Amino acid sequence: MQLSNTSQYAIRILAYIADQADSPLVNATQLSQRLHIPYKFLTKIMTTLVKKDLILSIRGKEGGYALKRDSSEIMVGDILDIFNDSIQDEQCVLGIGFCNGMCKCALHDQWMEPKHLLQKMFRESSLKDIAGRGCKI
Amino acid sequence: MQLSNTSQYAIRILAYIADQADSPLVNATQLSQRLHIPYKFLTKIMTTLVKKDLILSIRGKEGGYALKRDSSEIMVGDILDIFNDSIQDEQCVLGIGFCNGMCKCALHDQWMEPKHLLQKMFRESSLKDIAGRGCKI
DNA sequence: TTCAATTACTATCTTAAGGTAGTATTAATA
DNA sequence: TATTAATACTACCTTAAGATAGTAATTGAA
Ligand code: SF4
Ligand code: SF4
Repeated sequence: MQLSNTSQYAIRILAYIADQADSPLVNATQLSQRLHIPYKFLTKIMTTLVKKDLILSIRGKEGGYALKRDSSEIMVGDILDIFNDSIQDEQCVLGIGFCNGMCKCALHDQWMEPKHLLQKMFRESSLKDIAGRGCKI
Repeated sequence: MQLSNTSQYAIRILAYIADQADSPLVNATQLSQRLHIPYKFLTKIMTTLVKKDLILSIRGKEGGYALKRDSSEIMVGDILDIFNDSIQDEQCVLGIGFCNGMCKCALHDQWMEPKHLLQKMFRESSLKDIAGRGCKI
């Protein structure tokens, strides 16, 4: 009952970059050191984020990374989607989920409310909302 | 954002046994076949449940498994606890969770409500609640 | 007392996530 | 143009969950 390591890293990376809005580019070495994420693993994640159009990368000397959109327009849900960590509408709490509406266990209806709250939270929270409070995650 | 395979299996196994209250013992072969859980993996899980005192086992011919307590007294949360799949009070949505109360991201407070709903649901739902509706999970 | 049916134990294999290593490519600047 | 600092690519290693295999221990019944 937890996000993958990779998703957690991605969120922290993006939040960090969002928070550095003054400095145009942030490089992998800095991200790795400040966020304590293994350098090589971090660059792998960055490449994914570049391909998914969340991050702009500049290669070569003086290069680095920047957000491709405004931090208020990148939602936590967008990040979770990339790493297959978001909550699907049909997803069963237990992960079993081949029960139909006709025949549901006692958890089925109880799961609706927290599920919708979580989906809404992920869908409506932007990087701007989780960064920029002076302390890093 | 999902329970482990093992937890899912354990819940389904226990719910199945709860549903067979008429037949005193259920054996591993039957459980494996009816629930489509690999036999050897299932017996490994059963041994854990026996050690954790949720299941009573009888070895030898005519042996099998039975619930050790009434199905209304075994909670889903008890099962999740065994396989380290329950939601801890201090657990952060993102799994990051080294932020203190002084300095919280926008998700921190929003997570409280769904978290409490889920914890309550797991704590208060028994095997009896999820089994015995005529259809198996 | 032997056999067959059952659970328990120990060791190993497989898979996917997480992580590492080395090299290629790119681009600013001396 | 050569150097250097950066990202990108490809391949591999590690770890833990998931799954399998073989054998031992237990027990009811022929
Ligand atoms: S009825 Fe229960 S097990 Fe089936 S999909 Fe709904 S929550 Fe999951
Ligand atoms: S502030 Fe945000 S990142 Fe930190 S523990 Fe709370 S929810 Fe998690």
